[in-house]
Order: sequence, then structure tokens, then C-alpha cells
Amino acid sequence: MSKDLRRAAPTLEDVAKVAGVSRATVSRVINGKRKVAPAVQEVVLEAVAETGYVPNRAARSLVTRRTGTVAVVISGADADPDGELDLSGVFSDPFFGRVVGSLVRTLRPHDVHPVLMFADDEQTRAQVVSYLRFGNADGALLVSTYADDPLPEALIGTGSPIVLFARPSHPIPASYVDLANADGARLAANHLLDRGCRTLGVISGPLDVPSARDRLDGFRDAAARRGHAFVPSVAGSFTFESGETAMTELLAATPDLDGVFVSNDLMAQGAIHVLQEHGRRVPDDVAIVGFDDSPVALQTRPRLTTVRQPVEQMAQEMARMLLEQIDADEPAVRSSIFEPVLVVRDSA
Amino acid sequence: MSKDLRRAAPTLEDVAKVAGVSRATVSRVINGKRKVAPAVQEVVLEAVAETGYVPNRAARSLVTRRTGTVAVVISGADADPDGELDLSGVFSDPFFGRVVGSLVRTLRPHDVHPVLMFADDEQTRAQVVSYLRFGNADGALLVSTYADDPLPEALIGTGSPIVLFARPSHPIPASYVDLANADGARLAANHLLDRGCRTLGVISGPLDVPSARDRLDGFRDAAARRGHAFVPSVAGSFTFESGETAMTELLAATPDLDGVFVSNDLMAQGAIHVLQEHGRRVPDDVAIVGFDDSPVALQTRPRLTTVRQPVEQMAQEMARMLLEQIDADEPAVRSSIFEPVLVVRDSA
DNA sequence: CACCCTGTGGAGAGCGCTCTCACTCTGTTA
DNA sequence: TAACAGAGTGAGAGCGCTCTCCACAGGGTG
Repeated sequence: MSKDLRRAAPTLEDVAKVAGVSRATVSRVINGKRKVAPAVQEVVLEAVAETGYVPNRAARSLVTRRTGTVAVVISGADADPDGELDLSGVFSDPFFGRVVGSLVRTLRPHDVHPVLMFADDEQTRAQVVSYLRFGNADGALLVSTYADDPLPEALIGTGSPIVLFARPSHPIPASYVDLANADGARLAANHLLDRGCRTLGVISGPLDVPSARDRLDGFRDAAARRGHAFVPSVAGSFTFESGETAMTELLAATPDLDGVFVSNDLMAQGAIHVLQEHGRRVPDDVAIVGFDDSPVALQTRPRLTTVRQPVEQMAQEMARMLLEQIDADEPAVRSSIFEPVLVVRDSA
Repeated sequence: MSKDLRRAAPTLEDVAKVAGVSRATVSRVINGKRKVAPAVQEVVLEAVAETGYVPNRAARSLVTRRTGTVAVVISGADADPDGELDLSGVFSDPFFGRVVGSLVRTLRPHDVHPVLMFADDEQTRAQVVSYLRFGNADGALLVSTYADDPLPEALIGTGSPIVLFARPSHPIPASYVDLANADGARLAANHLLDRGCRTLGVISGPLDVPSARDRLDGFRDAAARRGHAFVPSVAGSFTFESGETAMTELLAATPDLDGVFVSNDLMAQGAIHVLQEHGRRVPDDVAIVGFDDSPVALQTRPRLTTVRQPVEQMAQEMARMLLEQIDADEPAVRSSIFEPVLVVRDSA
């Protein structure tokens, strides 16, 4: 049954016969590559409609060496027995879903299909690399979740176009989109100081991750400019639980804390819980500013004041850059940096 | 540069030359389809290793009519101007991330690659259908988010193997995995009653969605068996916000409520917030049982008692069923129902 | 000793497409 | 009028693979 249906798929030859022209001409009309007489063009288009013709991807791909697919790779550190950042929970941070969703959406009208891949050990990284090396996809969009990920460099080695989300921890010749993280952190610092906070603290991300580093540095920089020579910080790992742990620690070290900047919303949520369990009112006793403006920012009580990262737009730009690189013969390494915005709600 | 690297990819011909055998023999060794003398086999494998040969997917696909990819389709209702269930936010419920993640993981060792697609209007549905009809993927895994989704039926029409997450709202000849939703709801009901709740309420999902319906019915059934002839319910739409709204409504209608069953964790989270804002202590004044055991169950305070849906295992089973169907010549329509488990935490 | 297996390898067609090359048919210029 | 440009079209090769057919060797059987 299924086979019959598939076999029934009309080929170029069929369309050509119906239109009374050659296969080559039909191909030209469909791809719009060369001039075809308007009358002929019309006849061909009618024949296409009549037969319900759709080009066979595999056949086309065989000769053009284009697949019409790109790899969307989420890369995580090798799953340690004791490693906390396991890729299996990666989607519990809505961040990745937002990125992937936006990529899918942007690619769709270009008829480019995203193949989703996870890479979290040597074997799966090798799989991704060989997938690209042998032309199974026209390029890769890579979201890495940890520092010193070897994958970006390995992918460059395949010669395929790639675009990264966020600047890699070591400089490599790859295009990327990123956020002006330090600027975002400055917004947070100034907001906390403007509302009168006197004793600041930071829950950062892992400090070998550039974006986490930049957020901490930016915050400290802005605080220093306003007289706060030192701001204590504790590093988390961007998970809810690590936010709880970090807040507990920060609170123990600095009990008179009255303003905390947290490097992402998920950790901020954990931090708020801990503060409330310690009887601190948010924002009255301690003000909190998060980062990302993810859906969870609306699910905390009080609602989270946070630095918005336009994830969807950034992902869109990633996809665009990749498509551009795929079309270009001479691929250029480019970057695109987005500006964060402070979204004021109730937590600060 | 990139082109040169790609062109350098060795072909079967190259391997055959190195091994001193014919193309056909190399193909046989690689696919293990027919007996090849052990000595020859070894020579070929060495040649493969030496050349770094990897089969060209497009060429293979052209003749086998197999693509080595499956479509993973998330299907949502058309985006109304006033429609609340927009696919763009779909990943803010970790549920979908869990499903997709598990699918990717299960497919990976079989070297089957998932192409992620969203379908949320006539055009994108048609795109998915034609993608399948013309053999661009070997099958489809479909997660539908609303009742009366026309996509499952349309996909059956393509003749491709498909597997659904959850029983469709109208019976159609398609395989699916599902949860014994009513049983899960019964667990919740008995747990609430066992802990002494006297006035129950339910926040359900949209009642045209079978799983939502089953959960409500199961709960009511179990409650009735223990003397609770009627349990008031309000329908939400599985989002955080709808949980807040529904809880507000339920509380207004039934102020002496002391036990609430909520059809998913995200709505339960919203419900808890509303209860707390109304000065009700959870679980002392009102006990709450959620559904899913999603990551958010650990992020509420108190932590959520909830009915676990083994989403990852279910997704794994979906993938397995699809692979099986793809390999089988005579595709059989099958279903696989999982048993829920009550996870007792602090909210009830 | 002829016969026919069975087990193994090679030759070659052909999957559906794109693209180069050559051809025809205009219309234009010397 | 001859020569030529240019535009539109067709013929056919070939992308890398699988798979059907066929050839052949070696060994058992009547």
C-alpha cells in the first residue's frame, strides 16, 4: 500500500511528457535558472499542477550536493557519573526550546529542514562531524552548553558552514550571534542601585562560559562606577537547583544582602524560593534581577524583573546567517550582537 | 575549500579499487545483505577504514527509497488572533522538550535522523503532508496539542508509517502510545481522600482532548466510589496562566475546597500561586495533586505531589514502534499504554 | 561422467535529477 | 544576401548507490 502510493509519485519525465517538452525544460522552469519562453513556462506549470509533481530530494541532492537540511546541534559536556549538566534535562530550561523553535520557524519558509542532534560524548560528537563531513546537511547551527566544547572547532574542520549561538570560549573562525551580556548586566546593576540597594551580590553562571563571565564582569564594572568596589558572587550552573544552592551560600556569606543579580531566570527562581524560606521578602528585603526573560519569569512570585535576551530574534539571525553562508561561495565569518533590555516587573 | 573537502569524499568505487574487488562486493560487505567470503570481507573492511568511506545518503536513498530520516511533528491549532494555544510557546511546557529529547536519543543509535517540523496552519500542515508523501522521510512521529487535529488522518493518507503520542480524539487506524490517564486520576483521587480531604475540585484540560477527558472522568469515578457524588471542575488549557484563572474560578465557586486535582503540573503551579495569594496554605488548607511529574514539580513550593507520566519511556516506545513499522512490510496498527505512578511530595 | 546444486563475485542497469553541450530558429548587421 | 549573434530547447552524461542478473568454481549426486 504505502509502496504503491510512493511509486506513484510523478517524476520530471512524467511532467515533461504531459507538457510535451523535454525533461531539461521542466527542470529549468522549476528551478527558474534560465530563460524559458513564457508560453512554454505556463504549459509546464500546468503539467506540474496536473501531475502533482514534487521534486525528489534525494535525486536532486545527489547531483547538486545540496541536501536542503541543516543540522541543529545541542552540545553538552560528557555525561559524568557526577556531572550535573546532563543534556537529558536540557529542555527543562525553556531557553533551548525557544532557540530550536525559532530556528525551525525561520528555516521553514526556505524549505530547509532542521535535523536535531545532541552531542554529549565522543561518539555522538563524531557522529555529528561525519554527518556534516559527508554532506548529509548543508551546514550546522550549534548551541553549546559548556566551555571548551571541542565541537565548534571540529565542525569547522568539516568545511561546512556553521553558526554558533554565543561566542565560543576560545576564538575560532566561526560566525556567531551573541548578546551584549555585559551591557545587560550593567542595566541590572544600575536598576538595583537606583532603587536604593546597598549590599549587592551576584549569582553567576560557570565562569569559564564567556556569557556568564561577561555578565559578572559587566555587573561589577557598573557597580564599581557607582562606588561599590567589590561585589561578592557565587557561581551556579544555570539550573534551578544550582540557583537554590548558590543563594543559600551567598546569604550565609553576606547576610545583609539587599540586591541580587542572577545570571538566568531559572536560577533566579531557585534563589527567590530560598530567600522566601529564609523569611526574606522579595523585593522589600532583597531585590532580585534575573536574566533571559524566559517564560519562568512570569511564573515566579513576585514576577521577575529581568534582562531580556531576544532569544527568538537571535536564533532567527543565526538561521539567516547560515543560509547566507550556504548560498555564498566565499563564506565570510561574521558576528551579530544583540542589545539586551531591562524588563521591570515585581522582584526589583 | 568546503567544496574540495566534500568532493574528496571517497565513493564505493574508490573503496573497491583499493580492496581489489568490485563495487557490488563492497556494497554487500557494508550492508551485510549477502554472504561474502570472510577473507574478502576483511580486505574490504580494511579498505573502508583506509579510505574513510561513508556511504552517500542521497545516492543510497535514491535507489532504496529510504531516507534514514523521520519527521517529528508538533502540531498545534491554527494561530488565532485570539487563540491562546500558540505553538511558539510550546516549549515553555517542558513536556514537549522531554518528548523530543527522548525521541532524538532513541533514534540516534539506529542512525535515523529526526527532522523537526511544526504544523500550525493549513499551509504548514500541507508542507508536512507533502514532505511525507514524496518520501522525504520514512515515517512520522506526531505530537498533537489539540483536539480534532486533521493532521493524523492526513498523514495516514500519505501511506507513510506514523505513530502518535496519545490517542486521537477520533478513532483512526494509526498506532499510538498513551498513558492510562483515568488510572492516574484515580490515584490522585484516592490519595486526596486518604489524606482526609472532604471537598474536592478538579482543574482539567480542554475536554475535547481525550487525555484531559479521561483524567477528569477517572477522578470523578474514583471519587464517586468513595461517596463523592459530584466533583466540581473547571477546564484550563494546560498553560500556567490558565491554571491561575481556573483556580480563581474554582475557589470562587467552592470556597471550602480542601483538595484539588490539576491535570498537569504547569497549571498546578499556577493554582498554587493563586491559593497562596488567597492566604490558603498548601497542603494544610488545600492539598494539590498535579499530573506529569515534569521538572516544574520540583520548582513549586511546596514541591508538587503529582502523577508521573513516563514521558521519556513513552517517546522511546513511539520511536521503536515507528522503526518497527518502517521495517515491516505489512504495517500493523498497534498501541502501547503506560501505567502512571503517584509521586508523593509536599503539596498533598 | 554428466548433472545440478550452492556459494560467491562481477557487470551493468537504472533510481530522478541537473547541467553542459550542441542544435535550431529567430532577428540583426555588414 | 551572407554571416552572425543570441535566445530557447533537447539530448545525454553522470551524480553514488543498490540490486538483479549472470558467470563460474567446487562438490555432491544419480
